[in-house]
Amino acid sequence: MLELFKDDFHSVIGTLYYIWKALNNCPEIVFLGNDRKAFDRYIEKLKIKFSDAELYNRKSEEVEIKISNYLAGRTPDIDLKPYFLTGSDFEKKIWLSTIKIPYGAAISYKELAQKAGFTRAWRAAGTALNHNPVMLIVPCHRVIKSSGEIGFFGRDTKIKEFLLNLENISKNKKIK
DNA sequence: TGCATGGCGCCGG
DNA sequence: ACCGGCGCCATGC
Repeated sequence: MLELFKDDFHSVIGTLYYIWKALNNCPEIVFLGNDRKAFDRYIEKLKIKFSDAELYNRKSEEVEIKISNYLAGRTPDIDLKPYFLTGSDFEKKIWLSTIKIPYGAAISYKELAQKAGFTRAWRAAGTALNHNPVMLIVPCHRVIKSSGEIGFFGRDTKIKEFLLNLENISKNKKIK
């Protein structure tokens, strides 16, 4: 049986909702996002896909502290692992390639697609990032347009700006 | 099945 | 530098 836990907490970028799974001592992140509706939708999706799953309300001190530290600029590496319960093979490959982008760096959607092995699928790569279930953990904010513009971030481009600024990534000079 | 829809890229005016 | 237009590809209905 699949046991999952959920909660939310306040952060400098607004309320963050999360779902996690206990693995020994270290939590794995199934969902992390700032959009309540996306959170609710994700839960519905899980219920359909995993009818045997149990979802409890439970806080993870570790998750909240690590994310808060990252958002405060104290620790570059959030040090939490994602656990993908949804997503196509394509999407997972895009997400996994995105994880490899180091703190403080940025690449274009096109470069990301190439890295993931889909040379011409840069547009689809953007769509896959829009479906990223774990913001910050899969650092989709480090993927920007080839032109140097920052591109989209769900509904909240402000958050992408905040994160790029936090990591000291300048908008018009992307770092390879 | 086909077709529209995207967090994009490139080129020409 | 700034558009518009067209091309690109995985998904969803």
